[in-house]
Parts: sequence; C-alpha cells; structure tokens
Amino acid sequence: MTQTPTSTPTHIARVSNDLRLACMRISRRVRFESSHDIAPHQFSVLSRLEDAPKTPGELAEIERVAKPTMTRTVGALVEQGLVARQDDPSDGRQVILSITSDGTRMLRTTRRKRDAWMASRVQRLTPEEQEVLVRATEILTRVAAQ
Amino acid sequence: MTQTPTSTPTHIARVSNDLRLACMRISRRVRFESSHDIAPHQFSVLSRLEDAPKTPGELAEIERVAKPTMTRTVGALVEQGLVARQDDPSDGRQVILSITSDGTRMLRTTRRKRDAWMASRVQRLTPEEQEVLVRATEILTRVAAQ
DNA sequence: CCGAATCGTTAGCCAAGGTAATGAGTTAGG
DNA sequence: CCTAACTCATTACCTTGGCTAACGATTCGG
Repeated sequence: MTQTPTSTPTHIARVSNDLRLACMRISRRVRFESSHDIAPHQFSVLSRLEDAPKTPGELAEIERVAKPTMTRTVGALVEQGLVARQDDPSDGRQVILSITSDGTRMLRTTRRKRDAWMASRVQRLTPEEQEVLVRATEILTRVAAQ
Repeated sequence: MTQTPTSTPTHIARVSNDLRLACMRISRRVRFESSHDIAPHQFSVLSRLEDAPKTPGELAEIERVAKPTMTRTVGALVEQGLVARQDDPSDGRQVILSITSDGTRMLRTTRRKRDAWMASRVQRLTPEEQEVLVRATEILTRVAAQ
C-alpha cells in the first residue's frame, strides 16, 4: 500500500471531525466528573500564577477576559487564601499577584483528581493502544499549541 | 523489546496527564476560535434533537441540567426558529421538541467551521502522524464513551 | 508641571446556572 | 369513580461570571 488514504481530503475531514468530537467529549467529562472544589476559571488563573507572579491585567489578557472580570476572579481567589496580592513597589498603579502554598496544594489535588479519571481509563487499554496514545499525545500537544 | 514501558504506573500517569491536557486545550481552542453564532449549550441541545425528538425533561437529564434551565434554553432555540414545540397527543403534561430545517442548517454550518479549524491543522501533519491520529481517534472515542 | 495614557476597581447590565413553588395532567388506591 | 399522590413543564427569584462605561490613582511625555 503505497497510497496513504489518510491524506485524501475526505479522510482528513473525517478524522478531524471524529478527533475533535472525541477531544471535546473527554474534556467535557473530565470537567464534569472530577474536581468540583474550584471553579474552572479560578483553576485556570491559579495555573497561570504557578509559573510566575503576574498583574491582574496580564492575567486578563492571557485568559482573554475583560479586566473587571479578572478583578472579581482574583478577588475570590484572594478570599479563599489561594492567591496573595501585593503592591508593585516600582509602579503604584499595579498589583502583583502570586500563588500561595494553599493555592499550590489546591492545584495539586485538583490535578490528581482529573488525572485519576483519565488514568483509570488509559489503564484498561492494551499496551498497543497505550503506545498509540503516547504518540498521539505528542502530536496533539503540538496541534493545540499552534 | 518485550517489556512495554508504557504500561508502568508512572508512564500511564504521564500520558494520562499530557493527553488530558492536550484534549482540553484543543477543545478550548475549537470553542474559542470558531462558531460564535450559537451558544455552546444551545448547540449541544440542538445536536441531541438531531437524532430524535425529545421532551424538555429528557434533554435536561441528558445535558445534566435542571429542568428550568432547559426550559429557558429550549425557549431561546424556539424563538430563533431552530426548534419546534408541539403538544404530546398521548400525555397532556409533556411537550415534544424537534429540530427544524433551520436548526439542521445551523448545525451543519457550525460543524463545518469547527472542523475547518481542526482540519487545517491535521492537514499540515505528515501522513505517518495522520495515521497515528486515525488510530488514536478510534481509541479516544471509546474512552470518551466509557 | 500639566495633559494624556495606563492600571485596577466600582457600578450596573445580561446570560445561564441553580432551588422552591405552582398549575396542569396523569395514575393508583380505596 | 374519585380523590390523593405523583409527574411534567413552567414561573419566580437568587447567584455567578461574563461584559461595557465610568472613575480615581498613578505614571509618563511634551
């Protein structure tokens, strides 16, 4: 078989549709069936702060949300003790937000729950199927980053 | 190599995490970057009606949403002419909802946009990578359905 | 040094989730 | 066969997380 049927427009359309649906369904079920301790947008913001402290404005831009929305989200996280707010010494208009140790702990436990959902399913697959997923994961990660 | 490193607990945890993240990122980008014509929950309900007519109660259960919420979602779809409401002749309490031709058309165009996003990225991959995704799609679809 | 820009916040609106209560219709038991 | 209990959809009202507009505080540029 020198011809690769995968590359024809029809087959690309087919796998694109099926793959998209599968990703969306998995994403949906992970969100639904694990980690109701923290709201999705709060989790997302907390993850961003894990890498490095950021200002509310930066977070708003990263999360593609209006600044007042981020003010409220950050406010909720500060109230829960997951994020700390401090004044920027070099610019009085700005505020620096950083994750607290409680915040880090929250991320860790939430991720554990989400991974558990996925892992319990991956575990049931054959080694061959798992190997396909390993290769696909690398490809999908690149695709998502484009 | 008789040993399959993929099957060790550590590797399963690793691929589960990475795969979950990749699926969530792709899902997120598909929703963000295509089809702003219809709200996500409306799209989802419309898809359910594509298979067969259903009552609001059935839809609420399928979508895991409270009944009053579904009443409102359905109301919006009826107002847009995407769904038709008719009384159940055999049970006066119930209502039968079915998709209209406009609704079907809306589904088709929205899916085209979402698929286009995915297809444009799949197209850039090598035939080998595409073949991995074809196999992965079948596996992921099963995983999502579990 | 004063006007313009920037940053975060407040105020107020809308959409979509929830619960509690209600009204119409069906079903089951006495 | 008729009434009590149940079921289905809806209405009323609350909460949350999006948005824009407007506003104080601060910084920057001419």
